[in-house]
Amino acid sequence: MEHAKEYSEKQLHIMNVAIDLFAEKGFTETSVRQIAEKAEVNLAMINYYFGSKKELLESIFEYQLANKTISLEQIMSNAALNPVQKIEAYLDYFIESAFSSLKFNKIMVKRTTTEVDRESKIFKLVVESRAQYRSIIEKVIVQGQKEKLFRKNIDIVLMSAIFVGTVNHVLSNVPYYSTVYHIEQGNMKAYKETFVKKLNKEIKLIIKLYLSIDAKA
Amino acid sequence: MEHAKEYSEKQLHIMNVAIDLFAEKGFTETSVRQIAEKAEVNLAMINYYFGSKKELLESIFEYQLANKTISLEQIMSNAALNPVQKIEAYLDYFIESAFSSLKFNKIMVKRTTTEVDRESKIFKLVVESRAQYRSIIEKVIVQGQKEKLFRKNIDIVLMSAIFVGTVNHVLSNVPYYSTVYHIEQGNMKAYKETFVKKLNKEIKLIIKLYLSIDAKA
Amino acid sequence: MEHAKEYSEKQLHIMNVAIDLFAEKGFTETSVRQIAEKAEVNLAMINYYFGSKKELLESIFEYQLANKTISLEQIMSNAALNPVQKIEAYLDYFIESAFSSLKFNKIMVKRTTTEVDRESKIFKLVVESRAQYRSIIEKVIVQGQKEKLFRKNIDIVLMSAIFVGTVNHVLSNVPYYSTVYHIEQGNMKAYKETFVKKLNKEIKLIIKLYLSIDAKA
Amino acid sequence: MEHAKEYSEKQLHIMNVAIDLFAEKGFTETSVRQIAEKAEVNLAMINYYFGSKKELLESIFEYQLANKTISLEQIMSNAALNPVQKIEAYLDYFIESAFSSLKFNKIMVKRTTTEVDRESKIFKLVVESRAQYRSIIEKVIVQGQKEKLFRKNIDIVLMSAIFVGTVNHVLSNVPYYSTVYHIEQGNMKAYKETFVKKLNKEIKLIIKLYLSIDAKA
DNA sequence: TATGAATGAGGTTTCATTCAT
DNA sequence: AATGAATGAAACCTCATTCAT
Repeated sequence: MEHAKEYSEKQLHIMNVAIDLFAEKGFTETSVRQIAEKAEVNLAMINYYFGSKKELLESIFEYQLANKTISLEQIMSNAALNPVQKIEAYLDYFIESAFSSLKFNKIMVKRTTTEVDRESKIFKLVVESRAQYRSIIEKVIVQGQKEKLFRKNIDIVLMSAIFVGTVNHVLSNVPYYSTVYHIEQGNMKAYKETFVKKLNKEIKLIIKLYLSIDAKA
Repeated sequence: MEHAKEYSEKQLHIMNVAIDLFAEKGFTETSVRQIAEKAEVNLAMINYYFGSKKELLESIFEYQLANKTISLEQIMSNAALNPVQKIEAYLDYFIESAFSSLKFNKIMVKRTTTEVDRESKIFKLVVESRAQYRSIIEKVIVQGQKEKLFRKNIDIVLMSAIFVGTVNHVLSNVPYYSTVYHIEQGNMKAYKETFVKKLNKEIKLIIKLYLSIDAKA
Repeated sequence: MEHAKEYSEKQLHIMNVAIDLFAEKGFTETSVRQIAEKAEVNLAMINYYFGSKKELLESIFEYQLANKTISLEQIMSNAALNPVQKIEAYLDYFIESAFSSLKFNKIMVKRTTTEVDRESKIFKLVVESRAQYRSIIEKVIVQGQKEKLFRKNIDIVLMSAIFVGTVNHVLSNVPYYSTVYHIEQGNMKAYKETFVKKLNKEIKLIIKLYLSIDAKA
Repeated sequence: MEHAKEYSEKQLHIMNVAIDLFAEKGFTETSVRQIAEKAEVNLAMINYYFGSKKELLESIFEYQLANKTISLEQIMSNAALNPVQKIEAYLDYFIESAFSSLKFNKIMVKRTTTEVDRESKIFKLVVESRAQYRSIIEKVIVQGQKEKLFRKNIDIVLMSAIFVGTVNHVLSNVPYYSTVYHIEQGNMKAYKETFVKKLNKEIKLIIKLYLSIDAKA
């Protein structure tokens, strides 16, 4: 793995401002000028630091995706947990992590929908990141299968698609679900307390049902 | 409901070309000139027909979302089907319909992620469309609960989020899942045969497990 | 040969304004905005017409070089002239033609000095144009050799280099030679009357000496 | 004459790198950043050393043109040579000198074509340099005329224009003449051996013919 | 209905130069 | 002497839209 790039306070500030704007308005719809103004930074500095608007986005992906899996791996290596508990911990981590970087998550959803070029840096970063996630859960499932807790013939990609798709959907459509659930617009705390909490519970339930021995019966 | 607008052959042609381009490159990334060129239509005519680029997009949503639920409602009113079968028919329809209008679906995923203004026409159209879908499944579930086939306390919004999120995710990330499954790029038939078919089966399984009496046990 | 492109009055006007500016300040040093302002044309029109600044330059070359050789060929086909007179007519034409399109000529000198990419459109256009000129004079020289008026072993490329180099040099360094000859700055008529006229006479003399039988003696 | 400025190794290095780039791409097309990078020097140092990009160019001219005529003067003062031999030595020197500083020569051709302001430092430097060259050859020609080797009424400026124009043309259009003569791109040795050598011979021949008594006959 | 021309705003990027250390 | 950061201006180009016919 490459050595993680180091960023100055100012650079990180620019990246965070960019995340906000990209999440809110979209990549193309956000101008570099807007980022500069909101970050209170000279326009030319952004190109000076990142090279181009596109490279700024790539830096954001690189930075956000780096080391995401490391702390997860630590959680999973906790010997005290049995496979079922590990699955629960995994889902807790996944949802919490997506929620805490909500805006970047939204950008990622948009981008993976647009990024069609398999050779693009972003496509590769996302593929790699997801592969890391998959390999972690795979180990747990194999262990659970050995212990006869989980059934055979589990398609991990598809199973991942279910919770990745669901969680991303819910976190990318806050205005929509706020409307449906009559949650005050922009009140993320309430959103989390009511909807995300419920989501967490139900997704766990579903995944456990899905893995359980009798699923096919 | 408003009376559905009538469109000429030419207008429909423009809309279809626009769907292709919007799906492939995104709304902002597609220029009106590109649409005009690909549709072999004079540039100025597009504004003449639709008023503006944004209104063209709105027309597309209006047209694509209109009458979607009607045929579904017919399926569901089939008295010969029991609630479980109805749920299966519903999911079949949902997946098939999303797959057959794959490109519009992709646009919709992108847009609902971007469209933040609750007063925007597109936001309202999507909210309304989803509400119709929900009301249809709600009836089935209530019926299933009466017949003690389904458990109590089912959150339909969340349940919908699960399959809407999953299906949209899978259909909006064709390049990604093609890569993961080693499906030839652009071979949609193979994609459907291998991945979407499996998805259909598993989603049904999951939803049925989720609705079943013992889910909470 | 390709069919010559047709240009509207307005397009020709833009091209002429561009020639003036490119000759005076250079290609890179001239901004499209300056051209637009001097031509009293909307900035975007220039890209609308020509595609880009570079393509504008290419159009200028294409237009200026087209049909240049045709009228020369007519002069040379005049049966009444003997080879020596044809050489003189050739040189008259060459100098007069370079002088009458003085500014374009200057651009061409600059560009051929810069244009290093053998695959560039402009490089190819100039190579082709010069080849046409050469083929015309070659015929005359061969004829003169048959008639024992000119010596054998004449390198046409090098001979061309002599008058092309000299004429271009003189016409591209008007300020310099005006200074040396104390000709009023910008008085092109005087420049032509005194310096170019003399150049014409001497170049003819030199070329004739160079071609003559005794040259090597 | 001003006392020649002294330059450090580092400054000379920068100037040489700048010559390469200016010759290859042009003055405006070369950025100070590129010079800094290629010279492996801090960007700000270039302004620190030379004041500005333009002054860097002026320094190059100053340095390159200084003392050029001195060694020529020494050659010409060789009492053993007769006027005809001196003309030959002059031309040898001129061509050799232009060839050995090929890149600066190319810059000079470009610049004298662009530099229109008679008050500019570069314009003045070039005028002065050329005047020195002229004064040297003038003496030889006057001597030759006294010895009845050369004809009367020789326009030295025009005669200079012929070989300056020709030599500069040939040396500034290497890609073009390489193409015409099928010389491998960038093979300067071959270029010199075949084309420049021939040019040397023919130019001498021409100038001698031009100066000879019978020229007007 | 249809079209080629036209417009003004705004996009990203690059540049030469200077500042602060 | 040397440097990395910073700056403001200006470059080219593209866009959605409208005008005139």
